[in-house]
Amino acid sequence: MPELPEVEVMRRYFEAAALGQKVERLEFHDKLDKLFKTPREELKSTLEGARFTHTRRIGKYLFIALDKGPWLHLHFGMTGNLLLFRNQDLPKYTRMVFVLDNGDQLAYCDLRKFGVVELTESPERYQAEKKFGPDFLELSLEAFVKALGNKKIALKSALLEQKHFAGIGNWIADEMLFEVGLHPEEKPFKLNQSELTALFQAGQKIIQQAIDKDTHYRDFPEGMFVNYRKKKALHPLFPDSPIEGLVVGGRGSFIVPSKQKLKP
DNA sequence: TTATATGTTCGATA
DNA sequence: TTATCGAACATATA
Repeated sequence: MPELPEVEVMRRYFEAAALGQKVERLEFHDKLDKLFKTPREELKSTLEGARFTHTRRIGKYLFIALDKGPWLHLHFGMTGNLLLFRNQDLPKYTRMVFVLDNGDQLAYCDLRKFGVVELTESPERYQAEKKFGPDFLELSLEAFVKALGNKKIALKSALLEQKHFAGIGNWIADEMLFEVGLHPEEKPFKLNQSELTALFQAGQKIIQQAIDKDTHYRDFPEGMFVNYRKKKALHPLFPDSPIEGLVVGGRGSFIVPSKQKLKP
């Protein structure tokens, strides 16, 4: 579930569930070490006894401050999420559990294990190391235009890079392109100022709407492309142009062909 | 059985 | 050096 809005909703979930709580114990439930970029022993010795004080999100990266020492960084890959539980069986695909001092348990679950759990000195330091840009919600139009400016790669691939601005993922990129009527393989350098502006504003709007609805797709405004794109259902506004699937930059992509055409 | 999945990183190539 | 492309990662489901 994790693009910018999903991670923002997860951040709020984390705050409601665990802020101010102390970690009594950290449990691991995965044989692979892949997820844990910081060794388990170090995670354990740092987190056990520490209290969660505040959180910060940049794009799809979630950072959690402790009352002492480094920050905890969580990334959710393709299939990660957080789930609070108490006196129940371990949620499916649980890889790690924070046992909190109020008796609750917070599970980090991730089916495909593309996620990340690690300690880092600070969000700023991490951002500099990994070289990703500012959060898309904090981006100016000018910076957006400059970032896409002269790129020759597919427009959709450019939107998915985290380097210049962070948080756009596959469904949001498709949604933005649908909304402004651009083809995912369009070349960024061919866009004019008004197209770039429209794209930027569409992104801001889509993300805000998704957050407002807690990323429950069914509650999204009527006509949102995400609710049609994969079913290859007809979009109600385009009954004569069936949704078409293609692969762009290695990612499954969906368009309404009559609305999203390549420029000549 | 084969294709696909809401992400990132790494190696090869230009 | 920088930009771009494709494969790889691990697992489930249609």
